[in-house]
Amino acid sequence: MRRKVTLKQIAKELDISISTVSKSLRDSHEISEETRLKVKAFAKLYNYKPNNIALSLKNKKTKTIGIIIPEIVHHFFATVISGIEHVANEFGYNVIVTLSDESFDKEVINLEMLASGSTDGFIMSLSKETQLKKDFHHLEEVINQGMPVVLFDRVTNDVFCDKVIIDDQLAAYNATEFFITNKYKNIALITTVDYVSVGKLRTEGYLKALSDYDIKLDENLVIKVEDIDHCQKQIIELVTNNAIDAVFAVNELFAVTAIKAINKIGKKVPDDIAVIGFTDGIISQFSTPTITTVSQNGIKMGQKAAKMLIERLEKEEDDEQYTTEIIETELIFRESTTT
Amino acid sequence: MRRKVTLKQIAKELDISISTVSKSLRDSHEISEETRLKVKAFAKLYNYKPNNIALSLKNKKTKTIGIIIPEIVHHFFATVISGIEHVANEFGYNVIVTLSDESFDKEVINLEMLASGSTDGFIMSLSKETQLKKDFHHLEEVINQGMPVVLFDRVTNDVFCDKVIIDDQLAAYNATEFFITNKYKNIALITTVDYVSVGKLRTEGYLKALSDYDIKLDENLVIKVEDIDHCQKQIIELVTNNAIDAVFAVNELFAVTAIKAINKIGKKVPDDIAVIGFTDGIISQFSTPTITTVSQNGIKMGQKAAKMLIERLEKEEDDEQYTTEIIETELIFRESTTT
DNA sequence: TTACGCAACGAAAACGTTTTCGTGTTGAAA
DNA sequence: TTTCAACACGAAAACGTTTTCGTTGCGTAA
Repeated sequence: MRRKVTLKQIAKELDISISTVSKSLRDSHEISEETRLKVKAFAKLYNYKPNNIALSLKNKKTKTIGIIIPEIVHHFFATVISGIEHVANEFGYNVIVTLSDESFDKEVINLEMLASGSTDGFIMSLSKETQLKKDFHHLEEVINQGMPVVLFDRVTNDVFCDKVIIDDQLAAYNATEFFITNKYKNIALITTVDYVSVGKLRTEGYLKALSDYDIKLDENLVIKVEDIDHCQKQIIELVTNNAIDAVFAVNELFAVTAIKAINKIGKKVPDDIAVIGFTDGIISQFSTPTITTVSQNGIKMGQKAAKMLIERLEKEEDDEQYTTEIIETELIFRESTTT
Repeated sequence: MRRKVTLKQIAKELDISISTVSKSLRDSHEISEETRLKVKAFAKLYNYKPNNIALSLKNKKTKTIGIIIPEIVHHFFATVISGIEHVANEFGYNVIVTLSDESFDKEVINLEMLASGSTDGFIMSLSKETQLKKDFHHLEEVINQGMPVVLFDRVTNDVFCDKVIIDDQLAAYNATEFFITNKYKNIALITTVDYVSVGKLRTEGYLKALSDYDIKLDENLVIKVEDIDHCQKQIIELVTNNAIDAVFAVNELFAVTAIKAINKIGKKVPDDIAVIGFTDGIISQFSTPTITTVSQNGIKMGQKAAKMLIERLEKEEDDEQYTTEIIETELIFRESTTT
């Protein structure tokens, strides 16, 4: 077993000082060509690579980005990580990923863990519990210590930092408007409970569209799902008890569950009831029928978030000008709607 | 902005030595209770947290696991990461994720990057290109340096290390056998090119089942897909030109594409043609019809891989006994088959 | 008084780098 | 011969810890 070789070992072996070795490898003009070449040859032979940890300690830079997200087994979050990772890599950064599992405590623990020197900054999406508690002390703490944070998707107005989001409200408005202008009259909404920030915004977009087109809200057509794993019953009741001709769902799962429920009661998508979902993930692309959806480009969000973070990391003076970037969404038309 | 506080600063502030501060915080009996309490109070007030980087350098342990996978936007890999992350967290480790994008070069670069001090060990799944080139020097290099590596799913016999896999051949055998014993006669196989290790093994399982049941192989019923993004044409040809009554696909995408192709030519799944896929992901669960599939528990694979790696990291003497763990698979019956 | 033991603390090394600031040797100019 | 610059290199600090090994000062036993 050939252990990793250090400057000290090379120095000893060649009977020169550590400084000389270091300078040789960094092509310092202080060192004679003879010595330089000798050291380089030796280093190459023993496959010398500078120790990242030592460099981090010296430079007070880890070249590492911390990602904290609610979960990873989720197409959207996976795409965001992908976007972040590629940009990070391009700029010589690594990413270290931790999961909050939608828990406030885990979010805090992971944040503090990584904030103790492991990363230069953070890219995060808030856990449900954090959004519910509205407790952001942990974020303020790290920001106060000078570590940049970029929030994406599930953000909050209560903390000042860079953010990257989509215009959830507008996207939902557009989807609802599409239904309205295509003569759909009874448009149901399947959404989340209000403390989920994006769910709330999408609900607002739906309501605003109805209001703008002078359509009276029928409360029976709106259901707010608490437990995503047991939404089926609620959705089946919705489609059976109401004469609806369109469904807007705030995520893929709700959309596909609605389609299955509609099939179950003997109606057809899109002929009897049209469906639009949110997030262009695997389900929307491969379910039968494929689902018309609001695309929410996770890759782009990740890329943008990474760029914003790195830009802030690489300029020394910290300006307090935070920006909120909005990623474009679009309606992707598929088989679950007709035009 | 309150920068992070160090031992040195506390020492200066309290006019005592760094050693005393350190010892106080670690509850050394060498220090008087008075001093200890004073230091602890001060440290708490200023929210002192030991710097991970400094600890890593001193202890020569990073408490970090490197994960290198071909891609992350892929349900199976996401579940594996999830499994790894949770076990890692439980044992006080962080995970740092990099993607090879199926490229040999990126795999090598990322590996070398992380091997330079950033992580204590690796959990990897090989890129396609690496499997094609059969070049594993980079792996041997890090293993030789004393860094443990655990390979999962896409592994190779050419490198000696711990591995965690499923019995791809057996799983494919069982799926094929299910078709055979249920009177299906013309069973098609949609698989990958042979250099993808798991694809090859699954193909072998299919062939073995046919052979064991004295069914002659019809070469026309086997297609090997090179480019996963353009498999559609090939698959449509398969189902139109052959009188098949069953399809075994070595992944979800092939399975769902087959179903769509079958629908397109006016036949029904499962009544006219039954379909079994591989990997119990989102597609299998939510497509219409839902797809009978070989479950490949990514969470468990990740957990097991993490446990194996950590166990090896935590015991000092390195034994050379490598083990290959096999995760159980099972057929999950859904709507794409009848019994 | 001397010796000794103990309690409480500090100095310094070590982990692996980079970089600043010497320092000694050479050769050439004055 | 003296002086000085250029050259080539080394010593040491610094990053933030932990830990070993002193080193005090004091009380107590001989």
